[in-house]
Amino acid sequence: MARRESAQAGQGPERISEAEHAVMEALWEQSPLTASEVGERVGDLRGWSLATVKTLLSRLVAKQAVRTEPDGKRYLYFPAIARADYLGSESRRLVDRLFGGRAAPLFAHLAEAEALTSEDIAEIEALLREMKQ
Amino acid sequence: MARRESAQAGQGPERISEAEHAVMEALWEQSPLTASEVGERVGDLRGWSLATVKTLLSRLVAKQAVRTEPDGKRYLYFPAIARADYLGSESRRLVDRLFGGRAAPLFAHLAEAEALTSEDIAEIEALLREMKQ
DNA sequence: CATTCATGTTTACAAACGTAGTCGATTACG
DNA sequence: CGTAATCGACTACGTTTGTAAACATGAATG
Repeated sequence: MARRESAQAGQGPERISEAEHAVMEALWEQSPLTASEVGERVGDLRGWSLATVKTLLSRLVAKQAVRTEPDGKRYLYFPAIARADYLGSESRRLVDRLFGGRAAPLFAHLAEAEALTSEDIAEIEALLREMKQ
Repeated sequence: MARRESAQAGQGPERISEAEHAVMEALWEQSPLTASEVGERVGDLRGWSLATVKTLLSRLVAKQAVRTEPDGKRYLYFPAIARADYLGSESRRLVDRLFGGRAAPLFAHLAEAEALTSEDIAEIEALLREMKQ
């Protein structure tokens, strides 16, 4: 089925779907967690059954985005990729796909859509000042 | 299956997939185009058959992202949504999903990942100056 | 020890997606 | 006019995703 990791090198960062991402967020916030703990956190607020959460966890393990450690008869789940890396690559994807890889047009859009709060602006100014040195 | 558009209101902006987006880009760059013209532009550079492009166009029409006008025995295809709107909503989605709706952390990530060129920075500064007034 | 509970694994299934072939109608060309 | 090229519509098919049930197994509990 056209695996991309079948060949040599391998662990290409297998895309994480939106539902899977919600599970990742739970694990990034705290880890390790058991499946039912993830269920409590994510399932409840998204209206998912425990079964669904278990499926998502398995898929994340298969994608090597989550790692497990046995703990008696069950597993403890850990994130296997860093949140920062994930955010970085997803942001980059968007910027590449929609803005030709340039961040400025993205900002222009956010600004125009009034998606920038005044705190955002202040923070960005601060960042810019920092970068200047 | 929890369709979100099943209920009353309806024409929620039906997500555009990545492949479909490539077709939209062609139409945004120039329109109207015939199916084969889209094929020439998009298909060639993505390695798609004309059949594939035709499928994508139909799906976009179904999603009301593309509009047609008959021209003899064929159709002329027009974008039915503005590129700016699309960019805006996609950017917003990302910012909401990954950064809690705040643009500053996104900026910080791009900055950290060195995804910002010096022109980007200059442009962003200019934007900020503009917004201040 | 028998039964229930918790847990991971397997299987399911519809919708969306990527990718494309086929078919019927129409047009254009020789 | 007959035939080839064109075009949209319909059909197809494997994969990924969202969502979950069924099952097997081992642990806990009465």
